[in-house]
Amino acid sequence: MNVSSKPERTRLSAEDWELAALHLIAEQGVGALAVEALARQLGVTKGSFYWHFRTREALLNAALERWEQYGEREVLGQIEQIADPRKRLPELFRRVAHELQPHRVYAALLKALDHPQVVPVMARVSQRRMEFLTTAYREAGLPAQQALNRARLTYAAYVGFLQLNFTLGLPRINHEEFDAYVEHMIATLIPA
Amino acid sequence: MNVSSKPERTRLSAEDWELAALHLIAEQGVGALAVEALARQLGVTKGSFYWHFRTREALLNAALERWEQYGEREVLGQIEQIADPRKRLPELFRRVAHELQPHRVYAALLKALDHPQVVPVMARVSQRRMEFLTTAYREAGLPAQQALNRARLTYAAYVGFLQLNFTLGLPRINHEEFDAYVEHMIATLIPA
DNA sequence: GGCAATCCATACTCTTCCGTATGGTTTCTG
DNA sequence: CAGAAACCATACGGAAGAGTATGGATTGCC
Repeated sequence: MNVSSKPERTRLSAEDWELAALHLIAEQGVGALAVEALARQLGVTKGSFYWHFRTREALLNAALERWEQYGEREVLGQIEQIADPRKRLPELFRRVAHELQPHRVYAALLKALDHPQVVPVMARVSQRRMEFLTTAYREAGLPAQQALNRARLTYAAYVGFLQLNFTLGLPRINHEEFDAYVEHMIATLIPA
Repeated sequence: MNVSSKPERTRLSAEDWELAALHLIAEQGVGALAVEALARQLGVTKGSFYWHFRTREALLNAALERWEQYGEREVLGQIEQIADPRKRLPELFRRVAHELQPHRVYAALLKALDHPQVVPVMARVSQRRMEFLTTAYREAGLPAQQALNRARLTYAAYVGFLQLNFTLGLPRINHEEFDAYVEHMIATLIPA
């Protein structure tokens, strides 16, 4: 039995630290990102950390950049391959709704918008996603101005939902009820 | 010239500390709530604080309770006096949109959902507001299930908007554009 | 196998912040 | 006006966490 459940790599790389940092952020938020805590969790001491990174901020920045670039090809990459623009938005909604796992980091970062390091990252990511939504709404038939506002509304609903049902544990909505909610969203937000 | 701009009250009460705490939370978040910092800001030292409160947690709890009860009579109290149920929702949207000042504490608390003390408060407040929205939608003509989902969607959009345009500084939407967005929300979310 | 680069442990320092102890000062009250 | 209660300052102790210094261990490479 080992302390952590990791398969006991004898030596660590910078990537290992970054991934562990993202994992910890998803679980306990950016505020909980302490180097000694991370080191314990990885089965080493601070001595290791300060070889790979110059400071704690450096680790956070590296982890954020890694997360940003991963999300770029993964989250948006898939969806862009749905040919029919009319099918694209409902499909997007349903997919996002049913894999809330990758959104944990995003939810954690939403709560860390006071840390100056995360603001630019979140600004870029949110901006790109909103632009994606905007063009999707235009392709679905909305005029430019309406498409933009609908994208704002949609993305705000997404962000708010993360906060309310993910972080906060609001009246724990169950599975069927949740599906009904998603379909209600689709019916309300996507033009027929 | 004084250190802070406060009118130099010679002695302080518990209420003074609670109000100062809320102010600080609105400005810099819950994490910045430190007793020595607050004391400096009030022109006294820790000695004063620990006469009024047993601990830092006690201050936070007191401040949260004060905020919760204030919001209860202020935010919801006014709106309930709008007679026509059909006019009520659009009016609510427009009012909320144009006094974002009282929402700063709420936005700050959204980012503090990892602190166990704020979770129950936010759960209660959000729950009450959602119930209010749900009955408003029913009075506007929606059947029960749809009213509930529409309330969820609306409130999520509200919360998300706070995060995106308040905390994060997303493409600084200007005044006219913002009004157009609010009207778009009304047209999209409120049944004709 | 031995040398150099890489990786890590140990043992510090420094800062920040919570909380306590204790005595002083102001204000209220009889 | 005197004593008590309310309020505050100063000076500690202690925990937590960032960063540094330095030497030991491990690995790749010739």
